[in-house]
Amino acid sequence: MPTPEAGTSGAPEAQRAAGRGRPPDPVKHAAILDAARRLFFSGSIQALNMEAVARASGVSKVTVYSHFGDLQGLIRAVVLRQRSDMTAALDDLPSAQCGLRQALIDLGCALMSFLSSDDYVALQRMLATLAGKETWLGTLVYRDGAEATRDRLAARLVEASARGDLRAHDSRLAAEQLLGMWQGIQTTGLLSGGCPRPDAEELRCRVECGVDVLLRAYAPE
Amino acid sequence: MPTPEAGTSGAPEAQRAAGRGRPPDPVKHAAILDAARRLFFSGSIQALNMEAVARASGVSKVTVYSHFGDLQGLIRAVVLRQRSDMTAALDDLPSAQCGLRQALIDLGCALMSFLSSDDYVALQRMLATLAGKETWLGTLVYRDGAEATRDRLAARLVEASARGDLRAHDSRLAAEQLLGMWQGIQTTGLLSGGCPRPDAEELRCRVECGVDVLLRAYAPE
DNA sequence: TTATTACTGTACGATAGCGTTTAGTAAATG
DNA sequence: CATTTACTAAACGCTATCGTACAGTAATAA
Repeated sequence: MPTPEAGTSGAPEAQRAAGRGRPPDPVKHAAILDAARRLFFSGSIQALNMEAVARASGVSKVTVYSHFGDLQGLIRAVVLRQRSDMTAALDDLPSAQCGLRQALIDLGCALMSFLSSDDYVALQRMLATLAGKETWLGTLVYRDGAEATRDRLAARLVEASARGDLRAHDSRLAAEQLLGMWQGIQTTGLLSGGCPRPDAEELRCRVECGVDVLLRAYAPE
Repeated sequence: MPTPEAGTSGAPEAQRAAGRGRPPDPVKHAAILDAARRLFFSGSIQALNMEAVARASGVSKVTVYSHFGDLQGLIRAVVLRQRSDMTAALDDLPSAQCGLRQALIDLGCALMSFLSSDDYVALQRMLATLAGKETWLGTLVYRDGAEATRDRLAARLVEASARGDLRAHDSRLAAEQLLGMWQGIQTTGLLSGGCPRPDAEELRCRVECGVDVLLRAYAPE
């Protein structure tokens, strides 16, 4: 299973070396992808089918096929696009430096509001649904999402540790613990539809308490 | 949305007041449910369809319909059965009393090995897939699963707090933090197929480190 | 202009799955 | 016995969706 280019919004077809005839219309390409994304995230994966996509994007069905090959290719493209949006959002996480505690809290709040968003939840549901069929998609998103976030957080903890704000510790583990405390059982609940989306207040509280537990547990001796 | 009896393996049909004619065969009922469960957990939800269930359980398709009404009813029955298995497993969690730390570790190990099991992961995937269609299923499993576990764990923390082993704290929050630390980003990874199933060693380490962080953070002053 | 490619709209073939029907057999009660 | 209900096997109708074919139009390069 080669992760094909592991790249951008992905036009597996429609890249005819920019040669002779009429060039493919990038506007249509985007319209299809957008419509697919909308349908994809507007409920179940059932909602995403070729005819509906064609209708919603104001494009002929044949065009959809010629741009994305088949349904699987379209789904792949949607997931990859969502993944790149996601990594972009994670890159935009705040990196203020006004004290370790506040920095962690800011980061946690931004992250948790992202993790509670409908888009993220929908993406996770899709991956859960696709797991077993297109494993590499899940792997990809997991690496660029959860693992990358953990490692980025871990890097901050290492810095803090070097500054003497924290005792020596396994920072990847600690980062994961912090992420876990922030999420608690909420991610599970959101995913299965068992619990409602928390408000900002609730999130802030979770984040602060998690940070405080971590800081106390890893406080320099 | 009345959660119908919220009960056992559920025979919505096939309960004709035990009257006149030939009685329904409970063996077939169980066979259908088992086959459905097998198919349900052997990959995607796609694998669970009426014809396959009938074939796999060695029963006529009509019998499946007469026992479970329709496909939705069958899915419901399977999820409810899995839920009752799950709550049973959670009831069997160890409750040894040889010190708070060891008790938490034992509980954590048992719980994590359950949360990493194929059955649990498959169930979560199903709920994620069904979310938006049969919300109440997700709610049910979430209440009896995650929330119940959190509350049970919280009860132990309250006891420990009363004994003076921990400082005063919000025990539900603390329980959730501990659960979160145990899981880290692993549950996410397992669900999306992004990370492999961890071995017992790995789990034990996670559990112990989580317990230690919690005990240190909430240590009596 | 001509060749080439993109796009449209409609229609088609194929498959899969749901749920029902029918005709007949099997097991229970009165 | 007769009646009632459960079960089987095969077939049917229905709908949804995938993916393709065809005939025609639009845009671009040589």
